[in-house]
Amino acid sequence: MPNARPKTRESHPETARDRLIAAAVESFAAKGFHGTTTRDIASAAGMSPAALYVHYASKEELLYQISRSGHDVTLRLLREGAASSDDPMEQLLAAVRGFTTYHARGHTSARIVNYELSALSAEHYEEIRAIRRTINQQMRRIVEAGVAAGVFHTPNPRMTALALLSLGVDLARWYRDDGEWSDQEIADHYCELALRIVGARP
Amino acid sequence: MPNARPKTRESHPETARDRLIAAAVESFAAKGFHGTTTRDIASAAGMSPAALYVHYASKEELLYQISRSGHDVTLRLLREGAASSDDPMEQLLAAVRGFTTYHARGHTSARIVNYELSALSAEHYEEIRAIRRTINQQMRRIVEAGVAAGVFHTPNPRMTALALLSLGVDLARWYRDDGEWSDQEIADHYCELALRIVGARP
DNA sequence: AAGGAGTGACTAAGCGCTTGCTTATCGCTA
DNA sequence: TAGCGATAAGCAAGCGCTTAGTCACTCCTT
Repeated sequence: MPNARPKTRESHPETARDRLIAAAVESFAAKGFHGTTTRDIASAAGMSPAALYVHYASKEELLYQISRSGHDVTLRLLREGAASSDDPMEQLLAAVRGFTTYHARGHTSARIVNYELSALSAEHYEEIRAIRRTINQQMRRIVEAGVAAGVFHTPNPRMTALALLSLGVDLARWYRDDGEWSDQEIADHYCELALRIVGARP
Repeated sequence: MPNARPKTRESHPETARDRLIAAAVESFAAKGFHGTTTRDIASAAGMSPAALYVHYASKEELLYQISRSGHDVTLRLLREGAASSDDPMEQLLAAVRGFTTYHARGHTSARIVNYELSALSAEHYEEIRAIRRTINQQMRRIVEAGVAAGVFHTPNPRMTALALLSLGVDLARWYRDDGEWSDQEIADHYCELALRIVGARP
């Protein structure tokens, strides 16, 4: 069984669920959750309006799935960065590179992840907020570890960590696929900026 | 005539137009343009739904007025920063302090200014985009002037200017009025970060 | 034969905005 | 200064339309 699938089998290389998610990501990013109709999503996925409800219970569930998996990826990137080395500077560089690259390359879904929180249901919103707190914590720990080790120099590690996250998050807002820099170039530059921000070279 | 008024006289200290703008700012910031109904706005301003149209032609016009004046203020702050001194470092500090303070203290309207562009009409969107380009230019000029004068050190002034703007813009996203830092403290810290980012102390 | 994927027609609710009207306030005339 | 016409602000009601979501049904694969 070289290609085991979870429970049901589907013949298409891209499942209907995936196509709906992809269509929702594009629409939500371009026009916002409330600016997007279920017909926008369904027709972009090549289906009738009713087909959406075969696969998802509501428009909000689509948003939740997108938001949830985006946040999971983001947290994983930071954790992998922190676990990549014992040296805080290496940890910071790995975390910033992962975070930055994700927000540039995946700017479409990253916009939803960061700007559509208020459209989530109350329960989902709380769940996502908890992940976001963990994300902030993770970045803060890296900065604090560097300060404790004497390799970083900043008077306010907590605010500095937020500033580092801000750089990445806002990238999703202004990054364009046809822009003048690749996500690689941006990540390189942002790694340099991160070192300056934490005062790695006093 | 100790209190001359433009054309018509109104008895209220805060005009109906102003109350509608204030209500729209709150609603748009909290739920987005498309998530806000004209009834939300009108009732928050203490009026019937129809009264909105006595003062504004459409819901979009409210958004445009908010966006336009927010962008005008932002550009003015950067220009005042650039004009405040001949020393690029002083210019940078004044610009960053103004920009940061505005995005913290005025985070509610700043959210609309930065995140609701796609809800504008095509004509208004183009008009606003032009202002945004000028804003980017202004910050870039300050950084380039510093590099030319040999007091800043960065391999990519254009991207560095965008990063400086990103810090301020994203502040509007995460800043809370009841947060642990005042806008004053944040501005101080962000001025220090700005100096590090542009490499003012090599 | 069975069951999931997908559909067209539908509904109830809510949307932006308009209409027809009342009220309050002003400048002007007598 | 009393009364009048003009004008703008405001409201109750509601119009025409769009929305998210439903349902009875038909395909299609196994």
